[in-house]
Amino acid sequence: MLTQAPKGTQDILPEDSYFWQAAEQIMREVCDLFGYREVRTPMFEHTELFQRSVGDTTDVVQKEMYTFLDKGARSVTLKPEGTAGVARAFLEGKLFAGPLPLKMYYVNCPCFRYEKPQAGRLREFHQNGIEVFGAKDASCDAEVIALALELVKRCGIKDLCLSINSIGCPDCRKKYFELLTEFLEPKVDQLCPDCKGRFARNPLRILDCKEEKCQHAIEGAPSMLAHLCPDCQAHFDQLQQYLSALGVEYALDSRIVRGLDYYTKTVFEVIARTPSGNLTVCGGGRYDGLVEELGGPSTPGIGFGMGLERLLMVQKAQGAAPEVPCLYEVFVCTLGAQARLEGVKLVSELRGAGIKADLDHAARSLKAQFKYADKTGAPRVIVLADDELQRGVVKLRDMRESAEREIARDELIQFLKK
RNA sequence: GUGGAUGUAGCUCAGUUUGGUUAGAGUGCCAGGUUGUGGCCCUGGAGGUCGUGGGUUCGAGCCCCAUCAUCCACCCCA
Repeated sequence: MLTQAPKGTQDILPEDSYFWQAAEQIMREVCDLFGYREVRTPMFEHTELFQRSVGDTTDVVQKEMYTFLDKGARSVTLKPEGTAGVARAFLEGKLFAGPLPLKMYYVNCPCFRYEKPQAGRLREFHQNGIEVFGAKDASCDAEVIALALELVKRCGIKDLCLSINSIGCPDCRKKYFELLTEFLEPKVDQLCPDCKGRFARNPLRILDCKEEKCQHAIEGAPSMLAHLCPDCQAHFDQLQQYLSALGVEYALDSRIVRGLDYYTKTVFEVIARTPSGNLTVCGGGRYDGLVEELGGPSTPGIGFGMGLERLLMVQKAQGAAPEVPCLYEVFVCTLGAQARLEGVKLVSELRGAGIKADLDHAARSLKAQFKYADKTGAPRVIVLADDELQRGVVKLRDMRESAEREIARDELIQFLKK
């Protein structure tokens, strides 16, 4: 128990941390290129924020939140997703008064959901994400999607599939709900127990149900896409034109619903195919009503979240993980007390010159020092003993070529730098 | 939250059928073979409360119960 991380959490050990850093680096580079700046928000928020934004009836809010009372009897919640906190910060920081659109990104943001863990689904997970406020045009939807794809591609991931859908605005959704409800009403008895509940709360979800009898019941049901209001329809058409202009391939998938209430119009997923199955690495959409819902001025918004654990899983499964740089460029092996003293000085000089270097701190034999150097992948090893010390030289061994040469101590750093 | 599978050395796994002395292998780790040199080879060493707790039994890694964890499928989503 004591030596076991809590259920659904994970350590990122030194052997893996490089992959995370690489993904974070790519996120920063691409976002910078697209004109986004970083935002950092608290790991927990007032519970009410998520109830209002994500939505009271969603699974996330109803049964998956880490909610507790702090010592001041305030109900706070570890954030289950990234958008709500950023929207709150946008309002609290009065950023709506600045130039819009405002484009923001966040990196390695910890999120928490109390779920039964399995591969690619943890209780603490991490997201990279972006949010744009004040851009209503579909060109922004296309840019956000293109950015997501660019990120995933730069992480070396192949076999990608982009699915898009429009779930309309509250107006057309309300009308569609009525149509769907009317259609399903006579068939409620045929639905699975889950869907009987969904019928009252959110009939859209029934479309996703895998139960055979529900699939049968929804045959011939009206589709959302066929009942968008003129404005939403135009927006969706434009999005597709922009995507085509950008050369982005996409598939329409009316089953993408997104389980968070704030979504409007465009919703999308980036799915990666792997030998062990398909995985959604990125999901997002437009949320034109969110800022207003939280008490701010009517401001359109759009964004996505990208699951880092999933991204790295796919990267690994596809053999696309980046090559990890060697720990040391030079490892110094010494023999004897005097040489060791000199070795410590040498390592310090090497580091001062920006060369990654170290020497044996375990007081081991020369042979063991070499073994260790080899295991760390050091391409070069320096040997320093009394003999070299007296002659003012070091031996420099190229571990890959298994070739060794002597170099004057004074010229070593200059030699290594070129 | 529902259903199923699995927990033995750092890692991958034998051993459980049919309970029986001191629980094994490969790999990894440490050391020696070479008191000045890595990889290959040889030798040796360390490392296990057999997930945890209880029960049955003269005796449990093996049988029974509970519990925890992991994995898979749902649900949901990143």
